[in-house]
Amino acid sequence: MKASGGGDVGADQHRSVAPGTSVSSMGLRSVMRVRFAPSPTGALHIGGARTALYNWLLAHGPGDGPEGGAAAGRGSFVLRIEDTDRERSTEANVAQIIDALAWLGLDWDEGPVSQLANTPRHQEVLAQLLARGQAYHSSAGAEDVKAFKLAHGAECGFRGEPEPSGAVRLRVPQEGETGFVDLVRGELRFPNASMDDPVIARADGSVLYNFAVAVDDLDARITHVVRGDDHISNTPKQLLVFRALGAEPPLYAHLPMLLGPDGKKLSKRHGAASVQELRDRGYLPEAVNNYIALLGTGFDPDEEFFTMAEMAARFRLDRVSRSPAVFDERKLRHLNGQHLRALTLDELTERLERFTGRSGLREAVAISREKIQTLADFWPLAGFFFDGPADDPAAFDRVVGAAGAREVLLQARDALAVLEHFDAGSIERVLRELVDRLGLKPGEVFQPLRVAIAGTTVSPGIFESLALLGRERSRALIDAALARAQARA
RNA sequence: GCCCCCAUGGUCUAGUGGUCAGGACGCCUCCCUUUCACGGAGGAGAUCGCCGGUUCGAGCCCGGCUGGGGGUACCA
Repeated sequence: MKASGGGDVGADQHRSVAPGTSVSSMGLRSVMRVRFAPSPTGALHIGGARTALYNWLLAHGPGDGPEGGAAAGRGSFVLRIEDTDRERSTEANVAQIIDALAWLGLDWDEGPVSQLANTPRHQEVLAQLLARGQAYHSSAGAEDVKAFKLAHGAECGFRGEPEPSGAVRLRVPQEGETGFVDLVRGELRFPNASMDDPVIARADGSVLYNFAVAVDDLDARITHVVRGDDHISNTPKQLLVFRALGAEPPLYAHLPMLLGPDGKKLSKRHGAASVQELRDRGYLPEAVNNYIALLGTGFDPDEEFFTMAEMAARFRLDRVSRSPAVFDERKLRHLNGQHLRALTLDELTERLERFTGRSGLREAVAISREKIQTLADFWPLAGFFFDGPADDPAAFDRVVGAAGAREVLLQARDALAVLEHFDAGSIERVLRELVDRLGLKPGEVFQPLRVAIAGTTVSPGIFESLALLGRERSRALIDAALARAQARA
């Protein structure tokens, strides 16, 4: 493998920016250490799942060093729960997120670590910044900041005066700008003068997100921070923390948002927004991963079906789209069908049995797999093999009640009765002979039979279905349909 | 208000100065055919957000505008 994107990225890092600018300029690293750091304030939705996936792909990919992963070894994926928001974080949400990641197969190498558990270290670093005068206590609240802006201009960042107590604010330099080279967007700069001194700890001493993240990423020796673009404006604040500590910051990459079909930010009110919902709707984790990976980057000009290994081998941050993408469940369905059919019969059967809670599905799966796109499509199509014909009176009256249909069923029953071997091939032969003998169109014979055994107009192939039901059940079902037709006539 | 990000068919994308802007989903037609699918062959659908500029030549480079979006919390 030859040197790829990683080398270019490294070069970009050293592109000169304006004087007085603090730019993250970490050199090449051979082993990537990435992290996924969700806050447990809700279910893991597909936007978060994609962020986790991209991080996972990076850790399992060829690496960003000149020699790629072969020389550097695989990267590490750290799972950190950002639970510093004590009001909204819940254990149930943590469990839900872990469950979703596990289902997707996005396994982590370290963690889950609780950000809250790192409190002693946060306090230590906070005290250090305070002692050095890089941070200061301030009782200024939102109103004070507003008043400050009114007096100094809206584009002027808030600067407070040190006080004996109160919340802790980080001192932002008045000069220069804080910038970095975003791995997906390129160079981003923020004028220091317009940035408020951010609050990094509450008056009670508990630390806030932007401070805790920087400390944790530093301690965990994270090399690449890949997260949603709603964090872009947080990045300079975190960079300033690294700078105050005299530490080298990681590289950053911000992913575009995922939107609902209405073009609005994805939320609970959009049908299948959470990973669990997708699972319940019968989607396969490999299809979900494949689909959400595609929402944001292309792996190949004319191929879209990929396994996790293929995606990991090809994924590149500098190929990630900069614009938000709309989640389209129809395309997920299509891809799911592809992945479904790529599974071995045994594997598909196992998943279907887990999904439906039923067993002994193998033969039915074998004759249904071409006709379904999700696991949820199976039972409506093949449930009649196990629970008897579906209840669809309209279809029954229309097809079995049609002129001549009863005669056809009678003839078919008798033809089937004398078959030596009740297998699909034999059944097809004898039924096609019947079609010829009666001078009918194939559908005029097959549809009444289908409705007789399945109860509805949709089922797997009629010959295979009859064969699977077996001679006795097929005959009983046809007789029952005949009797029912008689009763309704 | 202020700081910042984004912009290729309905949707996801390819395209990185020079073939009729390529592929996929969806849609339509046809083939296969026993329903539904799968598979195969076609088709409709894009003034590459707008206006300027650079250039012999711009979807690709630059500027402005418009329209979306994010942040602006003692949330994450």
